Amino acid sequence: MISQTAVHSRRFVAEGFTAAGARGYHYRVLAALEEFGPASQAELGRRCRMDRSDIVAAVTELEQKGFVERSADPADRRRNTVTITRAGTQQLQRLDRALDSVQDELLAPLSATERQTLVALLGKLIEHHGGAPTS
Amino acid sequence: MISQTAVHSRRFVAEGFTAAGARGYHYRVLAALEEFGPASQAELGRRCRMDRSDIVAAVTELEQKGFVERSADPADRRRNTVTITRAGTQQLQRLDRALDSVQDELLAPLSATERQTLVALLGKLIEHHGGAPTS
DNA sequence: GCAGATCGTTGGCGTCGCCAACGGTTCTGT
DNA sequence: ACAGAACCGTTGGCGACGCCAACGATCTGC
Repeated sequence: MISQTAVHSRRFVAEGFTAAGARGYHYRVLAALEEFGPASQAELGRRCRMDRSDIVAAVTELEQKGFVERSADPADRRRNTVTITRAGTQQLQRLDRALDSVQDELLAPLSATERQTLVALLGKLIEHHGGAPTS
Repeated sequence: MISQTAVHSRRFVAEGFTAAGARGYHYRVLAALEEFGPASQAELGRRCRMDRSDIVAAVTELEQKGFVERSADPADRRRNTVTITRAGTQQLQRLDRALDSVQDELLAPLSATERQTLVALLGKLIEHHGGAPTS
């Protein structure tokens, strides 16, 4: 059952994140900013498949930690342009490293080719169900 | 990323459950009761990998719906013996059917052999990380 | 008999995902 | 030009899930 592995995966990932003082939402926002550049909050919501209200909370927290900057968009006064800072990039790298080690731990019992197969299969599932290509 | 598929899986499963008027906790408890027979709540918690406090809530709800019965254990007055009822077994069958169709939908893009491979790989992961063999 | 473990229960915390409503802004059709 | 639709950020709320702390009652080992 996929749900079963999901549980373990979740647990491991959560561990890695909390160890780095962050949450899944933070990582997603930072990763989206790094990959696609500055964006409005609504745009971030679409990229991260997150609700607008959750984006507000995440961006606020990231802003308080200095990982992100909010600035009014002069071209459209409805929007806030969110930009990742230098510190934000560094934090993202930390989280990426944490995720890597977590992934190693999770996939420990699998050989390299098995991992490849698994990733391919899961990729197929995600793509078929309209998944966004996030890391 | 496993987390990605986890999200979709979760969503699908949740859909199927709420459509049947149940939650994941309910299913797990019913399945454990059907598979291993009546048990105390603490025992259920171990089987389902759930917290005792969550077992309390789940059993209470299942009891209100008539899917389960609480009875004092005469041999140990601390324990409540939880027993699945006829209606509970039927409900479990409904949930199983719902899960099956959900799984079909989720695994739609995969061939039969691919599904087999995926299940095998995930099984390896679960087993390695001390997973309990649930369904 | 007494200390420690176990059981059910209550209450709380945090993450994740979602929805409704608002006031402000921009875009659209006419 | 102007009304209505659509969009944006924000606030507040809800439910599912996972976990922890504490309590009183009960059972166990020594």
